[in-house]
Amino acid sequence: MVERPSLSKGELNIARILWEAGPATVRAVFEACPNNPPIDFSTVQTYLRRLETKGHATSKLDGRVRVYAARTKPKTVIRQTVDDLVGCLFAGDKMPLVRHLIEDSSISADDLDELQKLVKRLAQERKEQS
Amino acid sequence: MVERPSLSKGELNIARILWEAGPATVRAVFEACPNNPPIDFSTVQTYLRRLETKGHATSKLDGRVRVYAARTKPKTVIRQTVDDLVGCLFAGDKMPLVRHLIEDSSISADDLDELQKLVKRLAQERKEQS
DNA sequence: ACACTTCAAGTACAGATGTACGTCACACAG
DNA sequence: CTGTGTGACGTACATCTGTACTTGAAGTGT
Repeated sequence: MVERPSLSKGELNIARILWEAGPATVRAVFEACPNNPPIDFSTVQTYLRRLETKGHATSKLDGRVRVYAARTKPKTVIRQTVDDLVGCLFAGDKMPLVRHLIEDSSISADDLDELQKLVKRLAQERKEQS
Repeated sequence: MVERPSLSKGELNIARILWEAGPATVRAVFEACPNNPPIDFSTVQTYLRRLETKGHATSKLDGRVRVYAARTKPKTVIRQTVDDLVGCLFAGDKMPLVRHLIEDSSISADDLDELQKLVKRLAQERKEQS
């Protein structure tokens, strides 16, 4: 369980793209960036370098290009980041965030549907387990 | 709809305390801070000042002490902050966060129960509305 | 009236972050 | 073999953040 420094917004964006893409060159990540707002190639490069510095990615030169690969799993980083936010915003209690997401933020009918199934399934599993 | 700069983690913590406490002096906010890790009185002061600079709080001198009051509603800030995070972490799609919260992050039986009711109620409301 | 406490207000300052430029090496088109 | 594009790598730099000290005024106990 190595403690890794947490990621900033910009870094998270790049990390996410890297997770989605799998091992990728700077260019590949750069191309996968939405150009809204436009971002510079070398900015992406910097972010990837910092991700590596922070232990969240590795890289190796493949011929002339450097290929980056994620080193931490999305789940881990997501958990840490979300916990962090929940800490700041709700003093650590997750339920308010859940409520916000399904009540205040407009949720589509489909998503609500899926959610209902998910909750039902979880409740079922709980029952069986006890 | 004034665009206000988003808040950092430290600022969010203080903002939350200010929301909970209602108009409060620096000292009141300071006392309401968990002392883990310990934080300095003047650090709280600085955060409050920054909150005001960013337009999220107002203050006035009441005799010799300055009283701060939130100027933005929790809901607004929460929405913005969460949207922001969802943007970075899930490219704007909220459902993965919801799933994370109820699947990957351990949710208590009680909360699951409450959630189930909430979802049911929402689904019901939807039906009636259409 | 003097020491002590409490604040406001200004200032400080290192580290993180967002964003990018410059330089140099290599590779391919002509 | 020379110009043009691409990339690595180092560097830059303003701003934001976290954290706090300092100074000076104002109030309080004795």
